[in-house]
Amino acid sequence: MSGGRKIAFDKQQALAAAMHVFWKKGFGAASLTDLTTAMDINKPSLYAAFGNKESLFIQATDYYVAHIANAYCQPLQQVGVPLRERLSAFLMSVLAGQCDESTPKGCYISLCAAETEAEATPPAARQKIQEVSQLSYNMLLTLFSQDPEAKQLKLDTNAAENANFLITVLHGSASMARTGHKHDALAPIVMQALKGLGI
Amino acid sequence: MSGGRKIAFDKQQALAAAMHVFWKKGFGAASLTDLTTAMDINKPSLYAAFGNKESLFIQATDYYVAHIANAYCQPLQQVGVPLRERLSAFLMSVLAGQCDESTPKGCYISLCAAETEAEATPPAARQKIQEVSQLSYNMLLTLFSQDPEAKQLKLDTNAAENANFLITVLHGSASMARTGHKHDALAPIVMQALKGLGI
DNA sequence: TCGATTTTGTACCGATCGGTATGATTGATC
DNA sequence: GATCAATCATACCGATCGGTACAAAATCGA
Repeated sequence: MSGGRKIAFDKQQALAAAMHVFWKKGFGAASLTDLTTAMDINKPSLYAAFGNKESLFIQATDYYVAHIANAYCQPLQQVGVPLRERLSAFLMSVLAGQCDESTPKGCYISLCAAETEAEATPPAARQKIQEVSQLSYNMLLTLFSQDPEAKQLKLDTNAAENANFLITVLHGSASMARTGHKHDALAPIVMQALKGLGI
Repeated sequence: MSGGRKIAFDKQQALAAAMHVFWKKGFGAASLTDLTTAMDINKPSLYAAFGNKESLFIQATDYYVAHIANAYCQPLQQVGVPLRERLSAFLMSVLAGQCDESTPKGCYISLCAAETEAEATPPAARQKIQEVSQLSYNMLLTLFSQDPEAKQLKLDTNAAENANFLITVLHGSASMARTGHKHDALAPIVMQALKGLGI
């Protein structure tokens, strides 16, 4: 209730900085020194505001979904736009994020999910990544199985397979972007994926 | 020259064990405890036989190329087999390796390459991974640009793009396999990639 | 201005990291 | 069987890991 020293940093800003660190290094390789340096706070402040490293990771992941991944999906929601253009805009939107020079290369989720299998990630963090991974799949699955134009193109008969195919290509482009491949080189490759769908 | 105590372990066998650890954890997350336990030797023996962790990693990576990756490429070399079947067999061969229950899930190279960008990997190890990554690309590039049947199918005009497209899909399937997707679910997805090539 | 309360910076905790010094142990040669 | 060389197991090194105790600093209500 009553007074006390005021917090000297913006929590959302600190969370964004933590997200960038996890995006670049994954969970395990991101040290508290990396995090506190990027967030420009001390360890006690970090623990008071975010709990511990695992809890910070979960909050940073939610921040990523809300501020980064969510924006990728906007092109899919647009009404009155042909399916092919919506999918194409979606793919290019994700690719742009993977290759953006102002953020770490590749995909936050793809990187942290791969790390999960090394058995060094604590369970709650693992579950969060798994849960977030499902989001994009579910969205594409719903699209392929319910969108009228998708039904018309018979994309609903193999909805799960089509969704997983796009997800796979995007994981692939994330891996390529991570290792230095440029946006201009990857764009035609990602577009070839639509040919794989038959559209 | 003259006598001395005989080495009590098989170097190739130990190297195979080390490869499995790096395949599962990557370079940074593989601790010396992980390595010595899997290799069933002590730290001094490891350092006497392989130098240090980085040198061991380079030798384990060479072992992976010689014993695992090389086998993936055999289907491409077969003469008298249609290009589409050679490529299909190659893709399925890689996928089988990514999903093999007796080895870590995913792709050794893809995992370690992603880790490289976190700036925690020492330079020689990074260079080795980069060098090995080139191998599969160069092989596919040569195939698309020089194989008579590829030329006939006009795949040589976009040889680099076609090679990178397959590499991208394989990185994607590696990521999917890593996170638990099964071989039977991924097989049709990888096969869709051939449709992306137009064959 | 005076407590009461909260955040801050520093210094520290046990555990683990990659890597090594040191003897005991082994085996081949003479 | 004595000697010598190489490998073995143990115990240790400084540095860093995630996490915390503690006191100084800062802000409130009174």
